[in-house]
Amino acid sequence: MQSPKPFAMDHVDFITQQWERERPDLDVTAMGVIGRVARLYLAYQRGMHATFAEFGLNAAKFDVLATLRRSGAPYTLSPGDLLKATMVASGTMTNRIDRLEADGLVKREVNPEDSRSFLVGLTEEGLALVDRAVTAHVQTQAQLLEGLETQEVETFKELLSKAQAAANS
Amino acid sequence: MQSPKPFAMDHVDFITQQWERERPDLDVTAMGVIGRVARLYLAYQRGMHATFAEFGLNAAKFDVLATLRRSGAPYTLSPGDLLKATMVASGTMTNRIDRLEADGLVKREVNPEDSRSFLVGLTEEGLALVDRAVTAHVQTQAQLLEGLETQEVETFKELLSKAQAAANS
DNA sequence: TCTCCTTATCTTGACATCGAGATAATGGAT
DNA sequence: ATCCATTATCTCGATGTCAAGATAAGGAGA
Repeated sequence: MQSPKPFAMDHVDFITQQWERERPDLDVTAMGVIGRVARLYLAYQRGMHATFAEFGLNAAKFDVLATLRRSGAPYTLSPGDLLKATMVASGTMTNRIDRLEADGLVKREVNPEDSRSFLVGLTEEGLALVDRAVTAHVQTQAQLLEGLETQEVETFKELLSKAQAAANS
Repeated sequence: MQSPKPFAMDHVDFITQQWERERPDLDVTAMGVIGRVARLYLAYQRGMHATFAEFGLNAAKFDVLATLRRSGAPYTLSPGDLLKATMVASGTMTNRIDRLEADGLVKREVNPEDSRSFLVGLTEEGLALVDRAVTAHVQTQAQLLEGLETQEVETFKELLSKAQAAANS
């Protein structure tokens, strides 16, 4: 390492350097950024997975329970509302509700205003579980960001928002 | 909205505000960051998916073909090497190789040095396809970052690296 | 050479997801 | 009242993934 300033090569650097050798005609600048977003997402997923498992949950189940919980009392939403909030396919949501119902964490209730639909509500156990799980979850998330300065976190959040806006245009 | 500076609320803001109302005891600062990383990752995935589909590929297939391509001539790696590079389970890689072989994009060749193993190599069509696909892919990636200044991209990349290091500690 | 531990890949079963089509209720227009 | 387009959810088949166990070859030591 002759570089004047210390440089630790990570996996994304390794990949972009391979491409630069094999395909020097390509500009892999964007790959360096997008690849890092992907890796970071996976690292966060791995970290949060363990917390979900402590409560017998996975990300999919937590997603539904948390959506119901933060919607506020009486903690009921239609499958359609849940679909919009979680961005999965309709068959996926049916399956998630089925499994959560089998676990006793949610129940399907009649919708007095529209009998095509019904309401998915947290059971007592579901409410208690998600309240404990989300408490642990935010702690895990805070640990995953430990080591970043407050100012860095703020800058990071702004750049993430800008990048999101750029990607959607 | 009395805020002195304009503030566009996005989906992650909506979620964190719901939690602040329902569970004011929780600090959701980290959720604001991790949630944005997750959303950005999904946005990038959606954007890149269309490019893969143009070539009859998906992210999984492209992942394997690109790993072989950037490894350099003769574009062969063992399933074990591919496993390490792509971080999926062994059964997943078997399945990916099977499908790429059915597509005629890779072929299994005997490994003269170890007959427990074999070598997965790009076919002529596989090499031609991945070279065209990766050219389009880096263009798509560049478009996804269009709108960010060069300096912002640099800062973003540094923060992503820092965040990755923080998450892994 | 035989044994046994290790390494490398495949097989299998469970599960999550998607997307297209099926089913059923709503609500406006005639 | 009836029709029909719309809305809401479920069903079903295909795919992709994982984890654990099975299969098979390598390699070290007696």
